[in-house]
Amino acid sequence: MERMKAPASTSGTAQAPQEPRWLTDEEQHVWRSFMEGVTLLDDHLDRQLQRDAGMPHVYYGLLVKLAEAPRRRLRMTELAMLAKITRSRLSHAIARLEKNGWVHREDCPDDKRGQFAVLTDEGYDVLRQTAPGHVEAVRQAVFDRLTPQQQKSLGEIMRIVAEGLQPAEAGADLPWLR
Amino acid sequence: MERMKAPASTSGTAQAPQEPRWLTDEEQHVWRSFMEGVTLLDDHLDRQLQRDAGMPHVYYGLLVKLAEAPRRRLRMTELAMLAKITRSRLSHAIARLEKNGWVHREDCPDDKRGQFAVLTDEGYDVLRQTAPGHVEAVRQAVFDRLTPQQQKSLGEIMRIVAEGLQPAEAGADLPWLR
DNA sequence: GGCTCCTCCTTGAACTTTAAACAAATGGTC
DNA sequence: GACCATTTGTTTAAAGTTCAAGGAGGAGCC
Repeated sequence: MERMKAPASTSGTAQAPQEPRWLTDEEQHVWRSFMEGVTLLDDHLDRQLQRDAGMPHVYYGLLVKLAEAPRRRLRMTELAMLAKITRSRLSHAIARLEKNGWVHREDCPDDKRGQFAVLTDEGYDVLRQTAPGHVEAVRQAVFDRLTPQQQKSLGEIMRIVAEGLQPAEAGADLPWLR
Repeated sequence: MERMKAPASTSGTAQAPQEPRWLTDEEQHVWRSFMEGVTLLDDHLDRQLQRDAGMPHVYYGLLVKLAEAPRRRLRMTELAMLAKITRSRLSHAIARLEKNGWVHREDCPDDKRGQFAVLTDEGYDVLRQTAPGHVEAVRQAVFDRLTPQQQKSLGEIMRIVAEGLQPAEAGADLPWLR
């Protein structure tokens, strides 16, 4: 419903709502393709990783962030920000990954409130074993189908979108912007 | 983890796994921007609709599909396919929307197994009242930030991605492709 | 009719995510 | 030091999603 009958504009002078800026037909098509593609892709990758690695895509992404971090560890808040998820969600996720033995928590010496999420060797192994299959899935679904120019555009476009939704300040919780 | 140390290639003649086609640096940047943008956008719209319409984005999408359908009604399977979700998920979702009074089920006369999901007047009203705010959110997050050319590219690109992941045959359940 | 296979949709359990509330530690200010 | 606001991370419950299983109707075939 990106477009609908417009409400009669108030004849007064101080109307606030204004006429909604409905999407044009072209914009609607773009939006629907986008939502459709994202939905299908997300489900596809979730299924692929659930099957081959025993975890959803987001959890896999957490292990990746940890694997790339200095001592394969990150503070909870930092990991949450990198992965663009709330701290609450991260708490649950790490709890689950800990149960799998792929991550363990460690106290932060500097800040007694702090916790590090640390990638275990088992976690690293899971990543090493499942990464090839995952890249292949990403390639087949996305990169193999796009021209180099399209790949470049996609990157630029999504970077712009992401920037626009970035949290105002680091450290803030996710309900960033209102 | 779109890239990682490669396993030593087997020297035999019949190795299947092959060297994984890791992502190049550029591809990785594209992929990360994409995932980041999608995550932030999805969360943003979910929050916006949860706040203003009392339902997640997917549910809102279901009401939209119903509103556009001939007699504001669709068979469950068809709605599931249009929305790109499983029938199971749809069953739960419609149950919830029914509790809200925004949708109601109706038996299909032709096929006793069949059910129609029908948008109620209340459901339509919710849509009419919340659509302006939602379009505005979509505009601010996406269209206002992109040039017409970028909008066009985004549409083409995501249409290609979506097509590649489309279910083989209509009527099949979602675990389409394997 | 009886049989088999498929389709339509639902269900319940397990799992994940969200939202709100909270304890503990920190940091600045007086 | 005492105070108060902020930050960190967790917890609880409710909501949503997934997965596997299943009841019931339809469709083709004998």
